[in-house]
Amino acid sequence: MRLTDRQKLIFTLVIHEHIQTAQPVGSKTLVKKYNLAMSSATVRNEMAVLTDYNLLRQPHTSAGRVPTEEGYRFFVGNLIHKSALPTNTRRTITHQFYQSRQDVEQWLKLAASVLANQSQAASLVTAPHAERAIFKHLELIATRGRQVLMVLVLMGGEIRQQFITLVEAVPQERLSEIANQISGQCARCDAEGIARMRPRFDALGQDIVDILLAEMTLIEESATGEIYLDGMTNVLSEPEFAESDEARQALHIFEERSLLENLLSSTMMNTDVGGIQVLIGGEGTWEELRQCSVVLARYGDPNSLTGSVGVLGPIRMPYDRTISTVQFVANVLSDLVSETLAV
Amino acid sequence: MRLTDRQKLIFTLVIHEHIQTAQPVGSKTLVKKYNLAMSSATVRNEMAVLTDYNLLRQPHTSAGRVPTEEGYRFFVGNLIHKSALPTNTRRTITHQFYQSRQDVEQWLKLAASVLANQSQAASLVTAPHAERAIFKHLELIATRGRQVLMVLVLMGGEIRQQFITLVEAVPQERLSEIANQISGQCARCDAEGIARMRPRFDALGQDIVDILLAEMTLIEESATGEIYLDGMTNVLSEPEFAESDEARQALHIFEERSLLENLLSSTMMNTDVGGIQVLIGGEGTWEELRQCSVVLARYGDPNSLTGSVGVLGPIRMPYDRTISTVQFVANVLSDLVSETLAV
DNA sequence: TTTAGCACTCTCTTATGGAGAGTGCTAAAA
DNA sequence: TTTTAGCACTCTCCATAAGAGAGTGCTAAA
Repeated sequence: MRLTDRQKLIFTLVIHEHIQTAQPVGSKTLVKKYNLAMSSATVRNEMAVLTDYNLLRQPHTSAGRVPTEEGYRFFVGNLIHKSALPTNTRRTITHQFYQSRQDVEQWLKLAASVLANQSQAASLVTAPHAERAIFKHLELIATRGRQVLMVLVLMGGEIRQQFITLVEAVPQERLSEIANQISGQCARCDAEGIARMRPRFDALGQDIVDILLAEMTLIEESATGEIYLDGMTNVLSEPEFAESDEARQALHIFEERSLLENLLSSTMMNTDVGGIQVLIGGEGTWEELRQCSVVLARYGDPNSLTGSVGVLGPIRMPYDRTISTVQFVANVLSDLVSETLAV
Repeated sequence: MRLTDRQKLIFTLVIHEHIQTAQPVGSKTLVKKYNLAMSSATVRNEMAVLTDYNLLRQPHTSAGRVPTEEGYRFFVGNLIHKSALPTNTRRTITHQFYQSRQDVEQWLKLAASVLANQSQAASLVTAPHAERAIFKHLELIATRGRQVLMVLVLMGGEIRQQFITLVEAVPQERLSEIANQISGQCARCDAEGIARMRPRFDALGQDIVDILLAEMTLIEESATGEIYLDGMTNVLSEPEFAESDEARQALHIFEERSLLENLLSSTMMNTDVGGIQVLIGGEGTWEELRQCSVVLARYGDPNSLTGSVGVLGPIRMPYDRTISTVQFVANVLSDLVSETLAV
């Protein structure tokens, strides 16, 4: 599909106008509003062509034109001009990050909040997660009776805590001793390596190692760690979600952790760090997202920890701006992660 | 305000019917539907009285009656008969908890999920939080260069982790040594006690103690820990939130952490563990909740850790059932907390 | 190839007229 | 004194109709 420059112009303007007004765009309006040096009839003819190409669509015979999903895809793939975020916006965002507490969780929450505010849509951010869990440090803390708090630190700073129940009460000194042994001998090992070390420990130590291994397997199997969401109410202000049924369907995906993980992992597989993935209207796969678009980026260090950041909004979304914002936030997070967390 | 038995009956039925249908309730319908042994005219007269009492309201002159907020309050305060949750529902819920991973975070998420499903409304659960932060254990883990991961464990199992940057790189052995010293000498101390111990440590140790103190103060100042939310999309299915503006207003409070904390802390001050607080229509204080009711309970052990569980839904809410559910979940959490976390 | 003109189409808004549900009041019945 | 039947009245909701407005496709002229 090859468009003339004039067709590109008209198509871009239709998208632009429709994103602003949420209404079908007519030929006359377009000519008047953008002072086009051609008549509405010409625009009409070109629109007819674009409609043939399935880039535009008429809600009904005598209405203006609306971009199709395919149209949006074509726009994002071919016509969009990536505008960098304004310098002062960039500065404000960066500032907020370096201002905040130096804590991964804070950063991720902040990233979600920034994305939600900048894009006026819903945002999602996953915690950085290593593809392979590499053990770093273990801590055992007696709480009461046979209850022990196990804190597991992975290379890269992922932390998991869990209460475990031993067969009998064990004094803190003994627990510390075991934890130190394991920490010392298994540092930088993956699950396999730890399994090999298992025989070196005494009975209690082996029990602990078993729990540790189970936990590490669990971590490796989960595609993503914690997910931070924000700005869900933003999408409620969009006219396409005025009827709460539509809104419920769209927001439902945010409450179904498994759906969300699916979406993230399946799109992340195709995206490198630094890359951007744009899902428009569910792409035929995600029934719940039929009315939505998702812009996702991957951040972190591909050799150690990566996570995703993204925005979910209506299909009628200012893609250029959203993409720049998502990309920028991803970069900021990448920097922060590699500065503080990298292996 | 003293009601005759017949007035109580009619009032209760109006509430019951309105909760089911979301429509104004007329005298004729009421007589027919509930086979009342009186004529619609009698019901009409009683309704007029109840309207005088400001328990009922007419949306317009010739419409049926709708409970006022005051009416709901009167109902919850005086007429409600607390029905225990059905045995098998209770069993199902308990089962889910003991089935799940033995982990506070899991329990809280599960609690939120159970509440949301059972009440078909939005739910909120706060992590158990001690009024006074009592130090238990400190861990320092070298990551890279001057970056150190600090893991702070409080009595009761609250865990905070934070990256800190030291003035110079310090080997892990030295870090462990300091952490052990502090853990050993400051165990069971509050912030004040730790401050008194500060001179005992060397320069590096004192730096760490300062960071530790800052963190503990922060924890003590925050009214509540993590907040888990669920079921937000449930409220979107209620007819009163069909227009997304209303829904946005209601859900907004869930995204403004500070609002939520305010709400929780100010209501929790008036509630003992085991008690229930019902906020109807924002009670004049919470503008955002004008269309909503909130049922909150406190769980945990008043001497150590407490948290809140609650449900947010439309004012037209089946209070009896919601209250039982919230209370039951609060009890389950109390049990779990006192079994595993108590000081 | 572009444009002016025109007939036509479809939605959206507004007005109109019941149908339906419910009320309050009055006077009769219990 | 309390309850009830009856009745006039009120207000919403819904379907129908008419007109305005915006836009289209087509044709013929520029």
